[in-house]
Amino acid sequence: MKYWLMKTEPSTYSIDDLLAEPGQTDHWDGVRNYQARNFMRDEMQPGDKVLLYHSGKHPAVVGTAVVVREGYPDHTAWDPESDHFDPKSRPDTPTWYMVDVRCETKFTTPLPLKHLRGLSALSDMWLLRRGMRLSIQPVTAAEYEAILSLAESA
DNA sequence: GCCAACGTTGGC
DNA sequence: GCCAACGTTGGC
Repeated sequence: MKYWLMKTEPSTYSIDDLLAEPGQTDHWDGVRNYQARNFMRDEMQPGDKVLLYHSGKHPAVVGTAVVVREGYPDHTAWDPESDHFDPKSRPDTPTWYMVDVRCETKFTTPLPLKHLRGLSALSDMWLLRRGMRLSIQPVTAAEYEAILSLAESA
């Protein structure tokens, strides 16, 4: 089982939007970065655990989710009406992929990014690296557990 | 609003 | 294949 962090801009799509879906489950569409695509297409599996992260005005880890469907083509890429339309992606040769995730927990208090900095348990976390913009990031089991502990004690 | 860090585009 | 220009992300 692997662990991940998935970023979202809450004014576009927040943890509350995910919770509002039937079964608290939705597809994670719109990722248009090849490295992030590769993680979803090639590595993410049902059962993998996910930290949900809000970027923007109040950057914070806000809850957890679980992957419930492995990577499959992101159909929004070939929808001309979609904000994420990409004419290079074709149904027979899809460029972009997504997974389905189910929200597991929403933290009672978001765990702000600034509270994570400087913690030795998280010193190697991708999220805290300078200039790290990748929207799908691998997380270690130890980092995942550390985040959960912080969330519970917050 | 600023700006650093990246990714992409396109001329050559 | 190189690299300058440009657009985007996202923290501050």
